[in-house]
Amino acid sequence: MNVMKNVTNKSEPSNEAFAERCPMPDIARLIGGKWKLIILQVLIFQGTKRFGELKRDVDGITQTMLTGQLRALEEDGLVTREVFPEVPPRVEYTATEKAMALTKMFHAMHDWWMLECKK
Amino acid sequence: MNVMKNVTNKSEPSNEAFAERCPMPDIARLIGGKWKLIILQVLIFQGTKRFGELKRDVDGITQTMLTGQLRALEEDGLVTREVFPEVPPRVEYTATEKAMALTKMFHAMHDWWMLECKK
DNA sequence: CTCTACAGTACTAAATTGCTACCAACCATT
DNA sequence: AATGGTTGGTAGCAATTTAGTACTGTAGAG
Repeated sequence: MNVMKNVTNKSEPSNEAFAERCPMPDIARLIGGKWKLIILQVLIFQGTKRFGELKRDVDGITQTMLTGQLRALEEDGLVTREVFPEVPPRVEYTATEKAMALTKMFHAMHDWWMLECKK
Repeated sequence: MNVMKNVTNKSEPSNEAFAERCPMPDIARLIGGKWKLIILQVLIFQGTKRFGELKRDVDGITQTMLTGQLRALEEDGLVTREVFPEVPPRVEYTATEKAMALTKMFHAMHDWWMLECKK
């Protein structure tokens, strides 16, 4: 058993190595879930937002979820959270450099959607 | 309000339009969830696999989940399912062209991981 | 004195995901 | 003939995530 399989895809020199070194579970922990990509997309492409704006932009999300997801993203260094000691309270969220580096991935996703799903 | 934000990213002409036309919720329905990206990664970069192989490759997944996710992927045209009428049963799963088109996105993800998360 | 705006928490309900056991069908071994 | 192994899959319940609703605190407007 375990005989070499004839993988038809020739695009990469070491597909198995790629799969091995690119730990999707870890990535999924960072940007997976139902809301994180949507939140990041807004912050990355539209810049800093305060909580209420974000809630309006991310369609359908509840306060509970938004708070929770933002805290998780903050903990993973993908967004920064700035609290202004005002009344009514103001809290601004900004995508970090680490998050901005996801831009290419978003574009790849976008291109895929346009080419493969819109047709 | 709504003053032009200084988004440092200059790669695209209209970031807001991008966000608008790239419906993450729809994309998330197709490739979101805890397992789909992992399953697709295996099928895309390692080629056709049968059920048991997939279960071994996708670390930690249960039969129930694997069956369900594969059925969902099949329904969305991302994998094909071929049943061989043998005993013991053999069922093979293959990434479709639509799924193979995600290769670039996987590489973008991979690059991001290497640059931003491995350091 | 009441109403509004804003970010957030507490608590409950619903949806997803995970776990264990079980099935069918044939083969090889006992 | 009976037993156990193999493979893809299902059923039923437990655990975890995600969703929904109500509520808080503060200051200014009316």
